[in-house]
Amino acid sequence: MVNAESAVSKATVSRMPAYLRYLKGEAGKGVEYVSSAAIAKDMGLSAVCVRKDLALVSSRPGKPRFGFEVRLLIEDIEKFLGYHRWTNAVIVGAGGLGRAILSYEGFDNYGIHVIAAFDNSPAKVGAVGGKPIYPMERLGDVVKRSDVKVCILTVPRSAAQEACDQVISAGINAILSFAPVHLRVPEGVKIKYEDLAVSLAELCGA
Amino acid sequence: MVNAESAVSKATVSRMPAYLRYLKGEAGKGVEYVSSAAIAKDMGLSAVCVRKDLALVSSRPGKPRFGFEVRLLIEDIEKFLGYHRWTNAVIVGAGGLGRAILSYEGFDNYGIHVIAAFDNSPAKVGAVGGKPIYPMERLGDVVKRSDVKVCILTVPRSAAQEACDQVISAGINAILSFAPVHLRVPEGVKIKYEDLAVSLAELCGA
DNA sequence: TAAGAATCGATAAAAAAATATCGATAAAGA
DNA sequence: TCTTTATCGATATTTTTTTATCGATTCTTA
Repeated sequence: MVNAESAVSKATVSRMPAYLRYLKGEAGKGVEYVSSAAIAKDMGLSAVCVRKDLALVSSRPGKPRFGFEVRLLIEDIEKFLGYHRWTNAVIVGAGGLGRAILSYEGFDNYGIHVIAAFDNSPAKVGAVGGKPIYPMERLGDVVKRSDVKVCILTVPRSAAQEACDQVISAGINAILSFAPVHLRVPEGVKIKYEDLAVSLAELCGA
Repeated sequence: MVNAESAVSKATVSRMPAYLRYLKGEAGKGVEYVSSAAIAKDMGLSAVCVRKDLALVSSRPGKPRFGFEVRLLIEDIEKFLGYHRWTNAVIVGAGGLGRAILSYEGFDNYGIHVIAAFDNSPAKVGAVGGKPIYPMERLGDVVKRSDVKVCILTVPRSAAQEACDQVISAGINAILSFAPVHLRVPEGVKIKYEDLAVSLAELCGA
């Protein structure tokens, strides 16, 4: 309630990327306007919820009888989420998953620049998809020179805590970990777990 | 409110995998008992929240002055989440990401069995990490024979909708998609998006 | 130009979730 | 044995989030 950003609920923020994905799909089909009811139906939400969410981020109100302007809404959401500011990221762990992510196509749309990968094993050093893979020793340098803010951790479970510590001491304080283990991090370091198995299990059970 | 399961809130359910990951870590270190306060501190939650969550799934109450028995709690959570029932899954799209997931180590702990991958391109057919990669034509057969319940979709963005349709017509009705596009699915089919870029962006912004 | 339909936004109500408080319990140590 | 301390579980409160309702707006069309 202190500033404008915290007035938007967490739940709303977490739905924004889904709106964005949906709206980009519609825009790609040439749709210019879309109503809250239509969005709600396609995305499995209530229309009221959609309206309330969009009202919080849209720079122009929706038009009665038409709905929201798709292109404008996309811009507003991207601005709201900060996707216009570029953030540099690196990958630590150049195994199968790390290399796959290194050549993943989707990051550029979200203001994220994956600039390189790092690995302990000299055998992995080289490049994939035009992006370099360096030995771990160079992590600190690259982080400082390129102002890297985020790390994607794709090392095996057993190496995760050690790699995590190295990443933090290199100056990174936001980590997205694919290793299915709880990592100990000092206060102030943000960590998020991307557990494929959990995602899948939720899907089965829900 | 009708049955026991729906009496547990969604928010609680969504925290369970995190508890599990944490508790397994503690168990690995030889810890036998853990208090709600300790869990809360390590995981960044409130102790009351932890107690309330655990009370809902634990078969035996926590002991005053000791806390909860780690091993028992792990069992209870796994039982609650249904990780003791095995579910068969397949991967559709055997590019870098698909192959990486095919050899991912973490699924077995969560009752998920990834049995094979499928791809349109004949060049991709073969095997990775002891698991077969079949041509798409065989998808229907395998789904029926092995009672496959879930599909992990790792095809490029442009092929996603078509692959999605094929998967559904093969009889699968739960999809975890890595393609950063909104997919149209008929009523009754569950879909979940695993957007790496979004996860990363949330981490930066939060 | 006026009636009608579809949609929005704002306010209000309901539901869900998180947090606080407090008595009860069981182990530890005097 | 008795007191102290750490911890739990239950009830109550507050906060957050979702859903419902309704008047206002604006385009369409007769």
